[in-house]
Amino acid sequence: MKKISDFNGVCDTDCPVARANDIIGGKWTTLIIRDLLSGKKRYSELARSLAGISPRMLAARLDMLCGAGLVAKTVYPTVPPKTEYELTDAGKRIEPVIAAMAEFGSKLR
Amino acid sequence: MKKISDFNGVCDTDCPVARANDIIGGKWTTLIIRDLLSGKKRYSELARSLAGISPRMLAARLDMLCGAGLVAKTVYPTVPPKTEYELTDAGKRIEPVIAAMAEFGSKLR
DNA sequence: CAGTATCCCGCGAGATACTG
DNA sequence: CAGTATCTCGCGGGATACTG
Repeated sequence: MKKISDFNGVCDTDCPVARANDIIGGKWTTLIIRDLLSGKKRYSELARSLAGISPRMLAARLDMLCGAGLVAKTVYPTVPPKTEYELTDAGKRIEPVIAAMAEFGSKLR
Repeated sequence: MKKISDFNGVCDTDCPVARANDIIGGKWTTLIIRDLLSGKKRYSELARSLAGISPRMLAARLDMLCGAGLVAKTVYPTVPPKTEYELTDAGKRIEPVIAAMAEFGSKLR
């Protein structure tokens, strides 16, 4: 088990915590990941679950996550169209982060 | 052990993940917490470790964390002045989040 | 259904100078 | 040393309308 102090100190260029924050730091990213943790989801399912997100934002974050290799997108060229998003193996490594955040957040007054 | 799926679903009003994100979602917050995890720190120590942060930002984030009850501030009315910041018990509950982020971030290409 | 296309706005954040 | 005081700005993000 890695000690937290292993990650302490100056980290201007490449701190693991900073890099993680660059990915999941956005307003919606963690919520999208949370939704995808329970399995493959369609665009409209995510839009419904993430009440309040604009289509533009949802598309942008999903695009970023795909680009980072954390989410995979499958497009079915049917009419009407259907796309599905799911976490890649790399993306599933975010689960402990979300779980820890949920645990912390639930204890917040 | 809580299952991650317990945190899934619509969460417009009060999702634990969203609440945690509101706290640690900022650009510098996680890095400040990371530094404080190894113990009490002075303002200037933090400023040095967090290379690039402006005094205004550092003060603002520390103030927010104090307001949230996650960080405690001690001022020694000496000349020159000396202040120390440390995590409260509530603040220490963020450690698992930072640890998970570090773990995830270190595996990111 | 699954997005784009536009337009717009506020706030997070940076830079610099100054002070108790 | 430990901060404020100003000024500035980019971009994350929101709203709405439209389309393959």
